Amino acid sequence: MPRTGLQEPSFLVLTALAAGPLHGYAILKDVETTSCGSVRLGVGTLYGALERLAERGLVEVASEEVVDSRLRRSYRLTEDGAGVLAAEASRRQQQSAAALARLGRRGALGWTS
Amino acid sequence: MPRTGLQEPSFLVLTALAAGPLHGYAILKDVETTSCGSVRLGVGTLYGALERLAERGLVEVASEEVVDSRLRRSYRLTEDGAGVLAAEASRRQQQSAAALARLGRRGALGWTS
DNA sequence: CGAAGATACTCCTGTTGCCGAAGTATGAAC
DNA sequence: GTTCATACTTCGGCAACAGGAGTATCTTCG
Repeated sequence: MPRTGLQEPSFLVLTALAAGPLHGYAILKDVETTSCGSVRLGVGTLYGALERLAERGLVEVASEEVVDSRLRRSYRLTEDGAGVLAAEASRRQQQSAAALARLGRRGALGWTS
Repeated sequence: MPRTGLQEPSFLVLTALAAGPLHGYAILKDVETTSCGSVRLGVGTLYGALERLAERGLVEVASEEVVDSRLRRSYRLTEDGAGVLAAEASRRQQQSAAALARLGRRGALGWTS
């Protein structure tokens, strides 16, 4: 998979949006929450990823509202985005299964020995 | 997950070695085979990754032999490496499951609509 | 025989997607 | 008034590739 595929931050952003439209900070929160605090994207990373994903047509702006004098821009996953996310998730699933299978066959998952 | 985690190429290299010691080109072959030809690592990528993984103590040189006047260096996964691979595989498994679950709940996996 | 391809590792330049942080601005809390 | 949280903008730096060329030997083929 070339680097033009999805890196983890982008993958997680798409996953967050798969549940419905969210604005920037809500995406950050979602990613952190669903990873039980183990993954925290920086805002630079988030907006950089959103821009690239938007350029690729995988996400689009759902709405822009002014809340408390602050612009709040929500994003939504496009159909293309959903397709790419599904494909990537499957790929990662397969790769993970392969790794775990081999580790199991190895008789050591890194903590039994 | 900080960038000091595993990117895909490194992850796949560790997976290849989880099955037993292999030399460079055999790793390339393994990665390509297990991905059904969809992932082909370049030699620059491979040896770069091997070097970094070795520096981190996740792999080590298993043997160096001269075959047909050619140096053949085999690498093996260390116990630490197996542990890191297991953890990473689990992480990716979870993330994939989460993404697929949300897509399912969304009623569209990108190809039903 | 010479050329091309396969095997095996070395080395290097260029690119990409973050990573981290600083900036701007407003409202809320202390 | 100060600090913190919310919300987006912007940017320099860098790690991990990605791609490819180089060196060298053996095998295969014309």
